Amino acid sequence: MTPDDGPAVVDLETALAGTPAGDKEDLRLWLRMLSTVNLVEAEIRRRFREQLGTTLPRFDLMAQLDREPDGLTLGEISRRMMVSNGNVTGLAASLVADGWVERRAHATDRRTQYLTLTPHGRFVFGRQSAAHERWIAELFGRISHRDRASLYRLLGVVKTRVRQALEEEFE
Amino acid sequence: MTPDDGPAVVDLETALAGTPAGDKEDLRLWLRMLSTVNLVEAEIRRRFREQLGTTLPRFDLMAQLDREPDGLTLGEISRRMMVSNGNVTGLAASLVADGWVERRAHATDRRTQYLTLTPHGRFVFGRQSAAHERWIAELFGRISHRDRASLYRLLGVVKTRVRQALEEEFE
DNA sequence: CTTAAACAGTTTAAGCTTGAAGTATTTTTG
DNA sequence: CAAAAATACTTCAAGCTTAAACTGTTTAAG
Repeated sequence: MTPDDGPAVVDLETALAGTPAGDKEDLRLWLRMLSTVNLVEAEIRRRFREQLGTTLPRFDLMAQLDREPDGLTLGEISRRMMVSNGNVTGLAASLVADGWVERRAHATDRRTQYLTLTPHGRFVFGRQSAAHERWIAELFGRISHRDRASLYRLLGVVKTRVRQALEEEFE
Repeated sequence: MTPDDGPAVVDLETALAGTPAGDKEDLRLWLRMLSTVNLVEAEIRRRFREQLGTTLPRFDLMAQLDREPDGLTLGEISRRMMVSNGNVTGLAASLVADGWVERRAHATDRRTQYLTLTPHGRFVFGRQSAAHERWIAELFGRISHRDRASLYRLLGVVKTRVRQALEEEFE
């Protein structure tokens, strides 16, 4: 990765090579984003497995349920987690097998079922959640308040822009 | 997600609840980072599959080989991609099966083998690489040069901090 | 030299994830 | 009301990924 060359050079490259300005910089940004997230994610996954006997996706599902004491349907969980229905089916089965999650029938719609945390699941999730927050703080904690706030804002900008680009794709 | 409350409030919370300052903000930052990357990555994976008949990890492996015309050992690829040896074994097998990658014996060490792109693999990778760069530019391209540069720098800060934290874990 | 250790790569079992196809149920439409 | 469409969920095949155990080869130690 070469350092940022600045706009003047980029424009010169554009004129000479016909490459739209910023493509290479966008790529560099993306690769750095990806590798940073992968670095953190790999460590978090490792700790979930070794220290808590669970996995990140199972934790994510339980986090959804923890926020909704009345329970959620599999479909709603699928939408909120942005994963496929089949994925939720499998994760739910493994959590039910562990006694951390329960299935409950819908009152009138026999296709639908609600998932809720069991009391034990709620207790276990509390500990997992606290550990998770501690881990992230440990890994990120030496970032200044100012940098953290800027980064948070800029990621918001990126997310919005990406969503726009994805919407335009279907027009 | 609530808006940032600022340092004063955070310190007050710390005093009252015993939670180290910034834990919650770190968590929010991490979740935003993760969801942003997942959003982009899912789209890129989809396009690799639908438009190019390959996958992101296969592309990543070929990108390593494209940079090293003399070839790389499986172990070196594993280190550079930061994935397990067994993973590289499988990806390499599928790329060899497609005729995009070749295995070559080491001159003296019979344990070792080099991987290189075949001529056809090099051609195919060129097109894939151009498409990939275009896609990222399309998704990221409306971000201002200024924001892009800030984000790149801040991610560098995070990456450095995370690496430091991971090193300290083993002391 | 011989043995032990290190190294390169493979295999395996387990879990995650997806898209596509399939089942059962409910809702909509004519 | 009957047929068609939509919905909720499950199953399946395929691919990615890992950790751990394993094979074969080379290097280091004694």
